[in-house]
Amino acid sequence: MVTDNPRGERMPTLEMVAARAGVSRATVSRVVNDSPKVTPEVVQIVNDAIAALNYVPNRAARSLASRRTQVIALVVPESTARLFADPFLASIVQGVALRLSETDYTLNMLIASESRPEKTRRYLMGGNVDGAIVVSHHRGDHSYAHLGQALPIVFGGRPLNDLDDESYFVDVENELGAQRITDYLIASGRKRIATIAGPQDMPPGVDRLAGWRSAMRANALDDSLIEIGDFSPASGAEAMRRLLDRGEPFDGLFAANDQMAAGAYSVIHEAGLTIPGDIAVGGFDDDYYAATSTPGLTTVHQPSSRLGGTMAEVLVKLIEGEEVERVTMMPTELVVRNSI
Amino acid sequence: MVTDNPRGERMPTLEMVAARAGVSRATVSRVVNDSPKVTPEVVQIVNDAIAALNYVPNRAARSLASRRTQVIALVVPESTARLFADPFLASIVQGVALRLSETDYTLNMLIASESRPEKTRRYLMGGNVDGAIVVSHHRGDHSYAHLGQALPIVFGGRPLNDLDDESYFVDVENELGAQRITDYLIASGRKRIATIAGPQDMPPGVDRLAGWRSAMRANALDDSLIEIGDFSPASGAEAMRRLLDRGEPFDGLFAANDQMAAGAYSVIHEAGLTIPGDIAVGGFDDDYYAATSTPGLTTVHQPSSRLGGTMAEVLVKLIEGEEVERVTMMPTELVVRNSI
DNA sequence: TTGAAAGCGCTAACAG
DNA sequence: CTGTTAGCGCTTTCAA
Repeated sequence: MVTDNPRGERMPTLEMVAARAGVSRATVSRVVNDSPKVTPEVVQIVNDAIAALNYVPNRAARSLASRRTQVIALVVPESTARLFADPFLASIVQGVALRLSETDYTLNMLIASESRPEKTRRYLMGGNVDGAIVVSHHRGDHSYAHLGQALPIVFGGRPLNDLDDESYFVDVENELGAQRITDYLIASGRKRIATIAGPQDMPPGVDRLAGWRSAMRANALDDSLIEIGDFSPASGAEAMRRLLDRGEPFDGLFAANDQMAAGAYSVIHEAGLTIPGDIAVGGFDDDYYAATSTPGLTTVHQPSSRLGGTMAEVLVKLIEGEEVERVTMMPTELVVRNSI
Repeated sequence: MVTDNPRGERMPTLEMVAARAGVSRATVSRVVNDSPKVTPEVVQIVNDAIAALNYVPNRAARSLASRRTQVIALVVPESTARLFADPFLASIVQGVALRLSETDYTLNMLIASESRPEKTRRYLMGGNVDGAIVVSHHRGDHSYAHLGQALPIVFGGRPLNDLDDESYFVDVENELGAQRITDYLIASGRKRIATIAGPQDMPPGVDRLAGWRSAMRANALDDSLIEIGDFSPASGAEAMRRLLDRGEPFDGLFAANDQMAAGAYSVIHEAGLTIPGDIAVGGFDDDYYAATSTPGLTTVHQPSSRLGGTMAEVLVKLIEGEEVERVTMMPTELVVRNSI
């Protein structure tokens, strides 16, 4: 007895197409897979039959026979996923999905439970996917790096530990971007510029601070006004308070991301100071907040959606055996609004 | 000749487990699928063999044989996906993914190209998934409704056209939420309350306006101060300007979403008015902006992540043949900050 | 309770 | 260029 699918319907099979077209199943398979060695007329006949029957190849069967799944996993660590709708992450996912929708690959989004890491590991290694994209919120977490030998993997962001030179990753030019906006602050005439840096155990935190510092030093300006936050608005606010409490006057601020800039904004306003009059503020990310704040935040645009798209692209090449650079850097762009 | 997988490795098969455990493949299959009729000892032996070999069942083979895929599609219309990192959508996706990660279903996220709708349709109907979740940014777009007869589908948001009483959907209590925050504005002593409504061709736009209106009428207040926006910050700013230009004074405002409230904020500030001193402002969504704005926006919390989780839950029940209500409403919650 | 056997729908040598 | 022939790894009757 043949079991029908859950909806009780039979789907047309390749065999039925073959029968209708009067050719062998192999030929139909060739047509479906765009094999070059099939006569145009036959292609035509087969395609007609396919259209008539409304035939759709069965992925499972295809995958079983070809030993390829045409599935790409997008791995998001649970802690990352729980972050309250992180816009950066969302854009990346969007970029991956959009790019992949143009290919024959299917996107399998999976949340990596941190309490049961083997579950994810097994899934990835169980032959269920052709490759994986791993994104972890800014963390440079390459804990899946060791799987890279067995499965093509592309990471978002450079690894935290630079010794890891085996994994493929796509990153943003954090340092250069930070340097550029700091230069812009300087060009606007500011001389005393503070920074609210990100966590120093996250690559973007480190790199953006480095960018600020190198711009300051290149212009022989004091680079001691540093406070650290954790990329959250609240931490930005606190860092801003500490900065003001130092009692050393300053007229410029570079926040390592827009959310911290948002926190700083509120403290600056509370203190009765104006932006950019008293303090010019620069951010990083160009997220949702940057555009809606008052005054609009001058910031560094991070191509998060393109970042996702590029990760997808790199992975597909990797899967298909093409040559790819281990490191792909995405350029940033200065977005001038009204805060500097 | 046998072709190996892309990485050139052989994965352990059920057959190998059977051999090692000294039982038949059928028995191993039963153990893997928790069949009740297997002797505990045998289960033990088989599980040991599975562990020893690090066996992971092959999804494709399983799906081919059982005619079930264990895959759920999350369909996002392209136009929705392109929205600049919509935080609402992101939370929903997150909720779906988190909920599904606890089940044996796998999440297949797919962008529905609007230029080639058949591609998505064929994919869904091609036996590639066991069910689908369709989210479209606020639109109540049930254009896949007709597929509902052939494939279990759950929609996010009620349909635009109420005649559609065949599809399953999960929605938020928009009207009640709007009514509640309007009541709160009234309770704060405001008498002249305007609203910036959402598009009247989107269910949430309609429902939130209705909620505002019913609260106003119940309190015998004038409900004529209405301007329409499109849920974007810019449209909120424009609507606010039109409201001010009317010359009719008002001391309260309900914006149908936080983004429009954000736009209104900037116009209010530009006009030299204070919040909540001159105008108290209420929003809807409790998105990222609401928490970071100055003053913090009092708004209606939308359980977007739980919404996603619930959609996943409903779909799984539907797939597994359990009874489910066609309509599931999620409650909202008033979040009090400093704008009222 | 367990095993044997027959596919699920497709791809991929190999022949012709 | 096309057809024949084996499977891919698993589930599922049916018999034992």
